[in-house]
Amino acid sequence: MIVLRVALPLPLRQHFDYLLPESEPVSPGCRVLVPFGNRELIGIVWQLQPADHYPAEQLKTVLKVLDSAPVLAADLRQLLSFAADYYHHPLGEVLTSALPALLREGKNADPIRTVRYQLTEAGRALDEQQFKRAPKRLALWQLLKTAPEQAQLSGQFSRTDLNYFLELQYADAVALPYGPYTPQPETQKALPLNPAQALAVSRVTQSLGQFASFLLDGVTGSGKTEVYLQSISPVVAAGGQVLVLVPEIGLTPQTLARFEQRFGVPVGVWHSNMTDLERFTVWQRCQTGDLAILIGTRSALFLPFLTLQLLILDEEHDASFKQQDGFRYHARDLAIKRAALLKLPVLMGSATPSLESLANVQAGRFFPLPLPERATGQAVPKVELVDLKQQVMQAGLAGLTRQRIQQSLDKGRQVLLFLNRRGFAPALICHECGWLTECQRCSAFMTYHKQSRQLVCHHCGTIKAVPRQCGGCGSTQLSTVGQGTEQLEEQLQLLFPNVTITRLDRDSTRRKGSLDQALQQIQQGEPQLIVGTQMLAKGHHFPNVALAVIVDVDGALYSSDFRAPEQLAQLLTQVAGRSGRGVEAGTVLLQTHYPGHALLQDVIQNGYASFARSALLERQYTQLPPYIHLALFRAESLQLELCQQWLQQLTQLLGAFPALQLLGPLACPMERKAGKYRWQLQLFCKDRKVLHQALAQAVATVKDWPLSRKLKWQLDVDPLDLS
DNA sequence: AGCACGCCGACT
DNA sequence: GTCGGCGTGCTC
Repeated sequence: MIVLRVALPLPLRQHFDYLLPESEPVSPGCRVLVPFGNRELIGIVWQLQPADHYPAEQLKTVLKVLDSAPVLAADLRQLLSFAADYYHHPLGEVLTSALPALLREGKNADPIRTVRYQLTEAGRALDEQQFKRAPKRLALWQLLKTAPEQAQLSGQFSRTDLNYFLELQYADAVALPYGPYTPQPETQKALPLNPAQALAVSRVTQSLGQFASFLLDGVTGSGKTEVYLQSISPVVAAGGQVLVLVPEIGLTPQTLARFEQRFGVPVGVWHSNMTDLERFTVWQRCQTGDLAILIGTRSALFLPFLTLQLLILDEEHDASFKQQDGFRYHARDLAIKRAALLKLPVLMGSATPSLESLANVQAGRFFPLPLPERATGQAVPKVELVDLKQQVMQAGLAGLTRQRIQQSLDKGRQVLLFLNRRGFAPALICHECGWLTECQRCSAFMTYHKQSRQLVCHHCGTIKAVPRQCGGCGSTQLSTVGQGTEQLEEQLQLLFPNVTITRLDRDSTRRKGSLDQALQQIQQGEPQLIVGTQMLAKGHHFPNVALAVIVDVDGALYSSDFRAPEQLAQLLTQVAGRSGRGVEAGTVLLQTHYPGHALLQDVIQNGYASFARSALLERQYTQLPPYIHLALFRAESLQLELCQQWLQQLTQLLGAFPALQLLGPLACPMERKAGKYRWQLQLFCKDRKVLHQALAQAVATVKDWPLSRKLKWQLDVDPLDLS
């Protein structure tokens, strides 16, 4: 009998050992079904014959070996094991987060035979004339003729068209196993590169086959995408695989189409809206080498690849690369680790690099690849401040702003209005007594949504009917406070009655396909106003936008979060990049009550790079990340005292590490969320090793405290926001 | 996490 | 008299 150490999908920081009959071969990374208490679990074989295992006579026996080959190959196991240590998260949960749901549930992982289609003799003998009035059939026929390996039933053509060929025996269904894709000659000409782009491409491609980290630092329109494409080119020409990580809302159908058209090799996507079966199929196509390029969000980092040779991370500064619950990993940092383990280059790009990455450049860990110019040679957008003090406001806009909007519309251009607050108004207030619509379960106000006639808490999801009377004094004089996108849209329509207004936020794009529809309408270029939140600032190309307005920058100017200035500077620069991509230079208007604010002045006059330099110096003086390492423990409970008591005990425990600076226990910026109190303890340390020793010991101790079961606690290593 | 065991309060 | 509340312990 062999002893196996098995990682189980449990939030427990311990391993479990099992017996395996010698007759059943198994290797690390395979799934096994094991008895656990009075239930059965699917676990991952982590180690054969561990040196110190549980008393042999108390070991149970594996019920079933589910795989003949590992579902987690050695390179991924190494990455995940590193991640579990670094983020101090239970290994079993880390491993399961890297497997598609169907494999977690025990589905057979053997490469399924996939049905593809090919033309018969008769089918090949057809000619174009035949399809004169059937362009879709023609397209399918041509696809079957030239690239049958792409002709799977995807969105590209309909089942009916395919059936036409099958029924007349012009085509056969062939069962083929997935396997490495066939490299294709590039179908589109590469664009000519400017010297900076050319240097970037050659640096990256010369590093293929070895570990190197590159920071591609270029303003919007400087041609980052072309650098990505030309760096990918030699890899897919030689049959290698490329992983492209993008932020959550940066993955558009256009991105996918661009890659597919350029290389003519199989490109897959990976994001949170896919079904379990879609994900499983992509997982297999990656593993077997069937996909050449995979474009995906955060968790695509854990996909298995046969011959991964290049890793690209676009918009590396984007916060959506950090998982915000459960296993709180940062995909950028783990991407670098994966590249190091596999000895391949990682190319990170951004117009507004994170201060972390810039510090890594300073320290010589990242190689900088600056792209100084706009590749198209067009002018850099002009950024102007609009002083709101003593202005007559309409629709939340100053006179000058309204005037500029009208001018742009008159010229037949589009105007983008950015307001990072959805709903009609962030609260309702009683005119008589000042009572506000507070959420009963959160330390937050409930947002008034006019269209749906609801009060919605954006933090816990509580929905209430809009009250007719004040909850304090019974007055019916309720009015709105502040402005959200819904209100901005309504008021703009009054100011500009004949203009189309498109609103892009979570509410207006909730229905499937409505986002694409709105984007398409914008692409057509008709003059219009585009109102939106976050999603406006990221990734989309709006060729006819000449003016962008940031309706309210003041909220971010005096935030207590030390990262707020960085995020604001990134937002300003990103929004600026959305305007004036066409023929003429665009303009960005920032509405503020503090036009003299140093941060605004610096970003506007000297650009993001200059801001970043001074922000880094400030972080150095004030001893904040990236010059010091940060971790935080958070405690959540219905009872405030439990949170405080638990964190107090933790503070005492961590007192044994004099190199740590502790801040807290203190209330989280949002002290109550969904009915629970939330408190935290922040840990700062110059020496990452010491910090991790302390974290490891704290976690090991805390897990046995009786108090720990009475509340929810979590550890966030390298937290991005302290909320 | 999930599940069993166990010991106290209000009900068919 | 039971049903079920959730505190506590355990899972190789």
